[in-house]
Amino acid sequence: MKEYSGSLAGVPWRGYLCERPEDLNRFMEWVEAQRGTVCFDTETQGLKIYSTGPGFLRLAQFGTATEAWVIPVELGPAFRTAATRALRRLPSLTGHNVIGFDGLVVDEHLGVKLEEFCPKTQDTMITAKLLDPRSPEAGGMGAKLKPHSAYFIDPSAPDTEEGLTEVFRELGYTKKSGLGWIHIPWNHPTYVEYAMLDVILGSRLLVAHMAEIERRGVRRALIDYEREISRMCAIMTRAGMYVDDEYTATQYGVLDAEVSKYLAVAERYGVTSVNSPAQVASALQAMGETLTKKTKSGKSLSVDGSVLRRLADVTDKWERIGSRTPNPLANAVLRATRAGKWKTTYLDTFLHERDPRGYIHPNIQTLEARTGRMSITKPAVQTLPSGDSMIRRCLLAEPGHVFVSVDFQAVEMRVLAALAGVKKMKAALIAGEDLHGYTASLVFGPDYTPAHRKVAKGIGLGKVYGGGADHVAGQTGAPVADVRRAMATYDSVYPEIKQASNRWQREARQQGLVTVSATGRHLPLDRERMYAVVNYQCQSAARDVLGQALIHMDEKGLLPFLRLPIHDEVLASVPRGEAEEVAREIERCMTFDLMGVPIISEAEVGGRSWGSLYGADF
DNA sequence: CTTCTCACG
DNA sequence: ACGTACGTGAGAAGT
Repeated sequence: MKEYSGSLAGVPWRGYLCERPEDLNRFMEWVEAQRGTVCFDTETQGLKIYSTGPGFLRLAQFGTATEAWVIPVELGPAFRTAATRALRRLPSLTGHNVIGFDGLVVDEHLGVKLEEFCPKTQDTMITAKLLDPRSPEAGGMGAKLKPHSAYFIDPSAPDTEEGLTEVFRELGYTKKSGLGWIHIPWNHPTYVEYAMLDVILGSRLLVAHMAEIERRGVRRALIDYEREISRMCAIMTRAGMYVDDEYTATQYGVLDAEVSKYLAVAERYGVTSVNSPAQVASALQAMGETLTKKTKSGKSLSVDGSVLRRLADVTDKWERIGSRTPNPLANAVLRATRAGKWKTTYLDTFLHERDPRGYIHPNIQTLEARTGRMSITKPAVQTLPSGDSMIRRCLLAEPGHVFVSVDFQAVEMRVLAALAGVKKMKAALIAGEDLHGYTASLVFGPDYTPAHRKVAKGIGLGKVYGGGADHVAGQTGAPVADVRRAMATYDSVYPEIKQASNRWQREARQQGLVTVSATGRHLPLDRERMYAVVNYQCQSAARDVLGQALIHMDEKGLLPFLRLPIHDEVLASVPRGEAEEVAREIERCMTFDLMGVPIISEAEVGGRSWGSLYGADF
């Protein structure tokens, strides 16, 4: 046994590194004596839980506010058994991102399943996000352990992540290679000390977060609710999705050929890098085109898709417009960049993220956006192209299964109607009217045209996003003056939207620029964009409508079928013979009343590939 | 690291 | 006083 000690915020701590099997006896005695919440953390060979061999889990750490134990699982079966038994015996656990990462690690590498682990585990990532959901870039604290330790425990607490990176550098490993996490000796003093500090800090952080949540009046029920969401999403990550490698390789070749073909065309016009906006802009000007649109920063001429499509005379669905002679360079740049992006961003990631069984395990961050929305990375399966089935066809349901996708119908508009109490909108939704058609009839009269309906829909979306007439006009193609007039009528028909916006803004100012969502989330606003409160309220409540639906699905035993949450949709892998029945059950879980407004959903049953739901045959 | 672009809801 | 499109992840180029 090697002993460590130190002090945080003036309170001393002691740490114990179990070096020999006999050291584990004292650890197990300590485990048996624990009655309170113990912080758990792991050190691993990186982040690829499913693609690394049995040596992936290196250290398992357990700690209270003043005491830490490090179990080097890699030393052999006795250590492994001790860590496993501790996880099973300890009555209450906590940790930082412990459900989304360490829980998956012990599920896969120690056989302590998420179903057993999660119900007794708190996660300080959740409390951190409930206190401030903003990233550092957005002016928040972020959710990393370091800023939280510094703010809530001890400003001089070491940055263990940064500190280890430094140690790795001294040992000759670059940060990017990740080799430090694999090769640093299990008993390296800094590695061990920081492993201990992480659980001591994590243990103290839970107490500090709970006190702060109480102090600020953040709704406590959100903590347990978010833990359930986090557990369900971890179970979806564990299930993963199968990659059709044969099909993926074929499409890789198709896209490669497309890239080569159009790179050659671009080169004829002097463009050697189609991803260089500066090169593309000057080459287009040399061909006699006039560019007027500026980029967001105003520093350069924009050559984004909308500009290039106009020059190439194609719509966003590649249909000829017929308003001019297509510019061949614009066409080549569009085609080459799209094919290149699809190849590298999607196909490459599918192949690289695959585990030995051929499955990807998308990482679901359950509280990532500042509105509480989820995000998914590695791969970013929320953002696969939807206008073409090519990319989604790479992903398959389980053998013998088909994909079922269930969408909420216009959920953000319904949430707006509910939260803002928009009388006529609510009445129309209760009556089962086509909302945008109904709005068009109010704004343009009973003889409204499809173009009128499109404008009405655009204005509705503009209200949810806080957009103005210029943007709605740009999106719908209607003249700005017409849109302006229609928006004025819209406001008089649905006056409660503006009233709610004013009320939310006033209340947010009283709360220190924080708006409280319908479910009790505290969402900080930016002083110069207070109008965004309407969007924050709608987006955040819509996220919780999905969260509530997920809870319904778990209660009905549907969780094993679920694969992904996608904002207003869930994707499920279901045995072919039960697909229709399960689709209807998921629909029911996604159907309920929100403050007098019906929230409804619609299921689609596809084939084995995800692409089958996007126009492909299988 | 920032800027630009593009994929999604 | 007035009006403001919202939220993400990811890759390539260039500083």
